[in-house]
Amino acid sequence: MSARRSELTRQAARLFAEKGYHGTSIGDLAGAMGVQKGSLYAHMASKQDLLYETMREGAQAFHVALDAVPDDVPATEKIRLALRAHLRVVAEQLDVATVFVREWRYLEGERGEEFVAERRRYEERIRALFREGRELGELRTDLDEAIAALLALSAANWAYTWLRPGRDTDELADRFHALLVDGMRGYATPS
Amino acid sequence: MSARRSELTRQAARLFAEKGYHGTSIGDLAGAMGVQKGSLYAHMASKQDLLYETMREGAQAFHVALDAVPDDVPATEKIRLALRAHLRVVAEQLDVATVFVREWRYLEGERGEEFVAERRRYEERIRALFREGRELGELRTDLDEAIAALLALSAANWAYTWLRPGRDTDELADRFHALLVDGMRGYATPS
DNA sequence: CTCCAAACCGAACGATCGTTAGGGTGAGTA
DNA sequence: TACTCACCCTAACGATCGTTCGGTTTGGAG
Repeated sequence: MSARRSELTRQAARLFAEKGYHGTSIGDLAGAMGVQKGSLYAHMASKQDLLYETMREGAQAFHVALDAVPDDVPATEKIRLALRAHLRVVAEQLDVATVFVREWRYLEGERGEEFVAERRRYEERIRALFREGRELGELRTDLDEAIAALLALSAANWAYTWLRPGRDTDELADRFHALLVDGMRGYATPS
Repeated sequence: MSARRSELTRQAARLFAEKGYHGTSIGDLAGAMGVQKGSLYAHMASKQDLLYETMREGAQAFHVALDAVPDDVPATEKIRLALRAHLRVVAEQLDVATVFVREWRYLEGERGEEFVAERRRYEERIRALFREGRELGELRTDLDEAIAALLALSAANWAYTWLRPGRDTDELADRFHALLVDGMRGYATPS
């Protein structure tokens, strides 16, 4: 992929995140590239393609980050690292993550279904961590893994609205993790 | 407000939630009303007004629901009831809540700032509950109320993506609450 | 010097956008 | 019967939308 093309993808993610997919015109894109709008079609086939590509980029980033969580640690530790991984992707690729979470629904046809499948797969990977934690006795035996994963994923998916790069993202993830695991009441196990 | 006008507001919330503000045309709205698009301007001044009105409706619903939380109960109980109140608004007015959370940023001019102020006020009310819980000794003394509120609000704000009316919303809210307060590890206080 | 390929221009396409204006309908009221 | 008022239609407005296309510029390879 040419340098010009990847620059276009970057600008598209930025503008889609800022003004929304339907709120961003080809003219806006062209302006950001310093070019007449017709010229963009040398690099892309359609506006939809830019959205699709951003979605793919986001999906890959989240999966790759999750892949880096080691297998041979306790489940609660995996959950902590998974939270870190997710928030780091959001912080480092804020535009892509924003489009991934908020603008995906404007994907047309089977690309929309592809996204849904992709996200379901990611959510299932997260759910498995909580299930493992319960089955291995690290988490309470009456834990509903679906509810637990939903709570964690809610925090993760909402992060794009408030996370700002530059802050200590890892520490934030750890605080979320501590809250989720030990609760707010204060009967945490001494560490 | 005439019956026709409030029907228009309802349809607008529905379509904005389904297809997004910029993805919904006046023609779409007219079609949903069974009317030519020019006819809509007998009931409204502009498309923006419909978005604004939906936002106001959402803001009021959330605040009113929170007002119903009694003063004379423990803070953790207030938090439980606040979660119930929030999720109930989302479930019962899913379209309005969706627009409120996802489409507000297309409000132009000072109406956008008005929304931000409104939401900040709501978030502060939630934060106060966690602060109260810590200061009264119900929650751990080292609790960061900002982080705790952020976690709870993330779950609440993300709910529009998965909550479906008809299920037992109150029970879901209680499960979230139990998870937040007692954690997942399993050292909950016996009830 | 020639040639190629990438990149861009400039003009235009048909479609659709949000909005306006003027006239028409039918039910209710005096 | 005369009048009002809410409601709707039809037609059109200028603007902007995403996209197409033939021609031009540019820099490096042969």
